[in-house]
Amino acid sequence: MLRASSPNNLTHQLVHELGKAIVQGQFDDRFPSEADLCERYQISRTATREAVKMLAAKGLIISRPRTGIMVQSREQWNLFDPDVLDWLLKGTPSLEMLRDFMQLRLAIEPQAAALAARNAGKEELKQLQSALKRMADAELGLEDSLTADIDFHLTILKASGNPFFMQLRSFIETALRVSIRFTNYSKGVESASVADHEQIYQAIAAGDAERASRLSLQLETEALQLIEQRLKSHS
Amino acid sequence: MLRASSPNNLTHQLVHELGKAIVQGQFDDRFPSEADLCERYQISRTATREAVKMLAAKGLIISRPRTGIMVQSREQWNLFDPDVLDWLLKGTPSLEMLRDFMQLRLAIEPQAAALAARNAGKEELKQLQSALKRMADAELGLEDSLTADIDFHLTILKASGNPFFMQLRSFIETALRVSIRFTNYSKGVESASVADHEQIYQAIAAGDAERASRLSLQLETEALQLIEQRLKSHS
DNA sequence: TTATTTCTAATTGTACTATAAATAATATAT
DNA sequence: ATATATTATTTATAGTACAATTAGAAATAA
Repeated sequence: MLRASSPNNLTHQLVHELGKAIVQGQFDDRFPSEADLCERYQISRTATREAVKMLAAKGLIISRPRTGIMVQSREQWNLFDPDVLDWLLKGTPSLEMLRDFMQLRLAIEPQAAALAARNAGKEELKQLQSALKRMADAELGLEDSLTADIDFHLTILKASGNPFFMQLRSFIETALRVSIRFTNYSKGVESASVADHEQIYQAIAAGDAERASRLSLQLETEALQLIEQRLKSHS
Repeated sequence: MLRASSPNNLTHQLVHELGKAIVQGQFDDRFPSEADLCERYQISRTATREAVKMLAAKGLIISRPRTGIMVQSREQWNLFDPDVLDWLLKGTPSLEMLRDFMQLRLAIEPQAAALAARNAGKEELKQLQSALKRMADAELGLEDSLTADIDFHLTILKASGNPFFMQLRSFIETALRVSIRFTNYSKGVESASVADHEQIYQAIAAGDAERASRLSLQLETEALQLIEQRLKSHS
């Protein structure tokens, strides 16, 4: 039973409630009707229908007269929708999913770094420096390591100057947040990582697209290989 | 004034109407209120609100009590939503946008090809062959060249076995559809293209990830360079 | 004046009712 | 069996009423 609280109104609450349940596979493929949802959550049909429409807009469900509401096949889900990603993350992401995340990062980030080397402005270079500093500080326990790491990668996307790359920031952020559940950011790994990130920054600042791309590829490849090794040993 | 027609009901019609208008920048940043929309389109508040919720779910607008409805900044738009891409395409896509599309394809497709070389099943290899054949037939005017081309690229995404890559199919499809407005698929270009695609298929079928990736990268790089040349000469 | 608080009005949020439209499933007729 | 009509279920649309939120105006206090 839901209660209103702005700006998370009833509709939004229901969207999140149902969205999470859907991506976690709590409905095999059948779905309650509007009437059932009203009953179950004790809210009006108005609010219910609006939530249903929002989930339909994200590709999670489809509703038709007489047929009712159905969960769409996974291929229809807008996986790059920040909410959908968030719901996927809130489940217990598998190592397989982390690999899938990493494979896409491996495609995106080297190219983004190359573009950043060509397009980054002074402001973005400053932001990259700031993120690096915070990563270094994190080793001393003064800062949040994950947040700084995320900022570094997101700033590269931003610096690419390409709106489609920028749009992937929530994807990259989610991928990094998933990562931390599997890697434990040990001191040694972190310092190596800061040095690696520093090098990428240098390449971008120097406008060396090829080098920025290569270093980024290297960083991501290592992370991916670690995951694939673990996947192998687990199977 | 809108009239109902299933399955494109009033709500969906209004979503498309407004969505298109928004991405084309027809509202500087202010937006009509619910009441205004009801008035303008002569439909009930129920249908109007549902449309507003769907557009909000796609990140295009945000609505708050008293403030009303505002167009979100471009960064908030879910650019990988098939509808949003479609609306962007229905406007007059600029050469700059095509470049942005191509830059992302350049990141995605070589990696997808590499994964496909490792993961493609018999079914997908067959589909790739079929698409190739249709591309060849298209040279004789027997088939639609664009559709076959699109199918080839989408099948590679599918064969990658990675749901995030698969999810990008509407993006790739849109990018290819935009391309055709700028390249005129001359006979000579087409045959070269079929041969290039054939080579990529061979690499994937042979399980040679490195080669598939390299060939794909080459194909896309050439296309991108063509666009960047034209951008330069136009400026 | 300037800052703080209170009030007001505009806009979305929620609930409820009533009816229309779409359509899957069933029954009927040929 | 095959086509056709009926029925019942579910969403779609409209309309009304009122609640909740909140930006901006007005009043008040310092």
